[in-house]
Amino acid sequence: MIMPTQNYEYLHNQLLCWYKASARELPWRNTQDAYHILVSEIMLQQTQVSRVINKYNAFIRQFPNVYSLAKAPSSEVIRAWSGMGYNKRAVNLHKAANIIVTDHNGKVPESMEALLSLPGVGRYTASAISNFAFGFQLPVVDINIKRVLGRVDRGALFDTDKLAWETAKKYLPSKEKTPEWNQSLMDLGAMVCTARNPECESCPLVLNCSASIKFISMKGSKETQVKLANKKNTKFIGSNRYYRGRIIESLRDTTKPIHIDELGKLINPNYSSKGDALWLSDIISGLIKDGLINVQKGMASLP
DNA sequence: GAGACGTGGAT
DNA sequence: TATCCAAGTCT
Repeated sequence: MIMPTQNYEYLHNQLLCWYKASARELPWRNTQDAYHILVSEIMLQQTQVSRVINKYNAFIRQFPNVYSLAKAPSSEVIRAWSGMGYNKRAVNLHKAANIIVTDHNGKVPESMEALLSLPGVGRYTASAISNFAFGFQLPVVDINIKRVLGRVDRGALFDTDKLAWETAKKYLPSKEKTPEWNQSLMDLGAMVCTARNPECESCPLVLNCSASIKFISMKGSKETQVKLANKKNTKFIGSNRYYRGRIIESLRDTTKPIHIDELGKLINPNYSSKGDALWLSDIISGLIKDGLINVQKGMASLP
């Protein structure tokens, strides 16, 4: 069922009212510091809120401002990133801090163009900083908002990001409400309008939602599970990606450089310096290229 | 535009 | 136990 027309005012009131009562208490929501918001947004890329909270607090204690982050050695930032995954984000954030100090007088830039030029900052992150830190009236589309608005507006996931962003813009409230609006959509997606079992019964947007009838009718039946997009599932253990993680993990544990062959044995008990050297050197090359490790005379360490 | 890029909790 | 999933970005 597609909504013929949407009652935006009612919808805005419903969600913002729900948010007032149900918002998650998150540390980066208690700050106006654009640098702190930048840190949180980079950490939150493809990473659950629950796992970011503690890391964020520790990171901000260790690097309270952009200058302290910029002047720290890359290795320290990579260590602080432990447990977060996507380690290149740590390198990018460190580079971004240096660019902010060098090119922007230590202030996170406000223009979209300047934000997008920072390494690791794409459309989502730039918009999030622009809206949350500086109050510009911009939509934000993360996986939550993409799912929530897809269901509300058309009863199904968007086929393209372009359509998702256009729709998010269409649903925007007044400028002063926009930051809370974006946050509330994300909270709703994380807590109620979830990927697998949306709780339409407790959703403030049921009456506006093109998907609610379908989901509610599915509840009693065997088809409780929401049909999910088909994704390729390749084995993770044993993948390149897996071993990259093991190498970084090994190097985090020590300040002393480790010989490549020793590293091979550390990450894989069956490693043979004869047969596996090429395989390992390919992975090492990738890590060097990403700025995640240094290798000198066969000895590897964090940069 | 498809694939690479981590990690660990939830189901 | 295996698969899904997560405040995306870059090439």
